[in-house]
Parts: sequence; C-alpha cells; structure tokens
Amino acid sequence: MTAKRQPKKKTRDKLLDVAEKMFAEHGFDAVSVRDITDGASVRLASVNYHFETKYKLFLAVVARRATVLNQDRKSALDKISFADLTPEDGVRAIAHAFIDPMYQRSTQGDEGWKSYCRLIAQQAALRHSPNITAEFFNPFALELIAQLKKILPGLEDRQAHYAFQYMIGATIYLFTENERLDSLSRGKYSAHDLDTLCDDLVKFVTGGVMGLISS
Amino acid sequence: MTAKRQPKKKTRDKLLDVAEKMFAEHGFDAVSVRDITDGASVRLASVNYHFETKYKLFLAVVARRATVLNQDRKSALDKISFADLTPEDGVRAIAHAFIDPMYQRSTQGDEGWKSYCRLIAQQAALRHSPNITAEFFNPFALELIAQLKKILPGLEDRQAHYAFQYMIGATIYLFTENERLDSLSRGKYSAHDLDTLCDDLVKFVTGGVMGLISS
DNA sequence: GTCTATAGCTTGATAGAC
DNA sequence: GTCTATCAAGCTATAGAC
Repeated sequence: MTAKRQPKKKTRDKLLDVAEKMFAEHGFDAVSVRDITDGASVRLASVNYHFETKYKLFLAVVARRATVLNQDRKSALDKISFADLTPEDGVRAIAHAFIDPMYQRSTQGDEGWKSYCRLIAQQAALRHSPNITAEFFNPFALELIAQLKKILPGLEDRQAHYAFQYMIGATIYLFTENERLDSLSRGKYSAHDLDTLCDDLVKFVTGGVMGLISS
Repeated sequence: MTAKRQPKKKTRDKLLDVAEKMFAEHGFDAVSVRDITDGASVRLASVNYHFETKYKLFLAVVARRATVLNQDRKSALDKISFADLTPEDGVRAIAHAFIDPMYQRSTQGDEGWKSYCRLIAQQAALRHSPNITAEFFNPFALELIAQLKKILPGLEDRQAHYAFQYMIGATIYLFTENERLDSLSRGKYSAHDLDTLCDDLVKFVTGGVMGLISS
C-alpha cells in the first residue's frame, strides 16, 4: 500500500463540496438532490449510493469540518494563560478563541470553508429538524462557559450560559454574510468585511460580558 | 354601512395565521401550500385565490405585523430624553427601544406574535431570497444608528453600523427560541425564558457598545 | 462504482362548475 | 368566494444492467 489511493475520492468529495456550497447558499429544503448532482457533474444516483439519503449527505457535510473547527477552538482556549491576564483580558482571550478560528478558516481556508461557516451559522439559527450543531459543538461550549465562570467569579452560572448565547448570536449573524449591512449603509460598509467586523466583534463581546457583572 | 362586515375576514385570516405559525416553525421551503390549507381547514385553491402565490402569502404574513412592530420601536425611541441621560444610559435606553417591543409582543401579545417574532428572527439570518426584512426594518435601523452616534461622539460611523449588526445578531438568535441553551445546560435554563434573557441582553448590548469606544 | 430508467409521490398552480 | 378535479413538473429514492 503506497499511501492513499487517489481515484476513489473523486465523486464522493465533489458531492460534499457542491452540497456544502448549495446548502449554505439556499438552505437544506431549497436545494434538490438534482441541483447538487448537476452542479457536481455526476449522476443522480450517486448521492444515494455514497450517502444513502439527501439528509445523510447533509450530515456528512456538517461533520466533515466540525472536528477541525473544534480542534482550532480547543487549542486556542488551552493556550490562554489566564494567570497572567486581568479578568477583562481573559474574557477577550476567550472571545478570540471562539471567533478567530471561524474567521481564519473562513477568510484564509479554501473556498469550502467560507461556505461551511455560512452553513453552520444558518443552522445554528434554526429552530429544529436538521439542527445538529449541538452534538458537534456543545463540548467546546461547555469548556468556554466553565472558563468564563472561573475568571469572572462575579458572573452567575446562569449569566455565563446566557453570555454564550449572546456571543453565538452576534457571531453567527456575521458569518451568514447577508446583505443587511450593505443595504443599511448603501454600500459604504459590507458584510463581507469580516476582518474589521470580527475585530470589533471581539470588543463588543468583551464589553458585553463585562457589562453583565457590573450591575 | 355599519362598521366592518364580519364574514369576509375568515378564510384569508385563517391562512395568514396558520402560514405564520408554520413558516416560523419550519421555514418557507419546508412548508407546502397543502400543509397550510390543511392546517387551516380550507381548500387548497384558496391560497391562490387570496394571495396568488405561496410566496406572496409569505410576504403578506411578514407585512401584516411589521408596521405595528415598527411603530412600537419608533415611539419607544422617540420617548427617550437623551439630555437627561449619561451616554451609557442613553445606549441602554436605545437597546430597550430595540428589544422591548419584540419581547413585549412575543410574550404578551396573542400567540401569533410569538410565531411572528420567530419568523422574522429566522428570516434575518438568511442570506437572500425571501430576505425582505431590510425594506421593512431599515428606516428604524437608520434612526437607531443615528441616535447612537449622537450620544456617543467617540463612536465612528462604521462602528455604529457594526454595533447594530451585533445587536441584531444577539437579539434575533434569542427570538428563534431554539433548544441550544436547554441542551447546553441540560434543562437548567431554557431558551423560552425570554424575560430574564432579554433583561441580561440589554446589559450585554449596552456593555458591548460601550466596549467599542473604550479601545 | 457508474449509469439508465423509472417508480411512486408531492409539489405549486389552474380551469371551470357552482 | 368556494370547491372539485386535475395538470405538468418536480421530488427522493431504487432496481438492475454494465
């Protein structure tokens, strides 16, 4: 066996790539299996052969990059030496650990990463059904909440959980990159300027968490 | 003419009510016209008779309560006497003007309002297509941004626009009332506790906006 | 693992009687 | 304004040859 075989990766991965992009752009229900197979220039039956059902293809798309993103976040969180930081700077470091991996992958990873970030952002805002984000991302979330409580003893358990919800909301809304900011500012600013948006988002989240304990 | 005629409101309004609920719960694409007409106990053809197309029914649902919500927010914003407030309390008042109307209607209005809030929350997080929230809600948004800049001269125009995005994101995520908080806390806290969630959200948003200027 | 062909069902929308 | 009946198109999924 000389490393991996090349040929057997083609169709399956093309399906994952195209599905990722289309689901992110239009949502699960608005995309048909035909849309995906046509976009990938493969036959209709290949989806059922490789993934059994359309929904399991969707799950495979979500799972594919979830591990990587979680590792990014986990290692960013583990790198923080809280002993050297003020509480506020600790919160800032936590905000970075949550936001930066998504930002880095979205802007500097391959094009699929941008779609993926859009996809999980949209998924997180859904009420149910294919809302599988929890299983993939809860473990890291719990660590983050625990660290928040540790460096901010004045923060109640309930507020630490709430803080994380506000953080999710503010963050994922950015990564949908919808056109609201563009239309509001008549093109002066753009939802695609993730660099400055994420910079200020860290400030916003940090100030927000600190604002929870001051009163 | 003795006031309004009663009988002619029935089918059309039943359709609006059921569509509102179903669209909010499952999204536009996951709900069929048949689902709606069955739920409303009316005939399939009535949707096309009253609204022409499924999509125009959706638009009618969104439009129905948009005016009321906007008036709530506008009058809340106009009531603030900024001269008497510190900058931070001014920001807090603005956050209240944005959040409270949705909160009040969602928790104290008729049941349709809860669905409506869920619906526009989900819509706001979509990338495009039926993302018509902008036309309905941009006018108020621009007023809010203008007031932010007025009471915080240190806040750049760009940051005022960004602040509003963070505010939207954090807020609408709450109003989807998805089960993430429930699963994270193993049922200890719930996404349906909008009262405490919105209380702390105002603190978070206020602190977040102040955090943008301090650095 | 790929491809054709198709089954079986659901979709949005309409025509036309009442 | 309501109702029945139906159309044409789209859908997911599968059977079976290669």
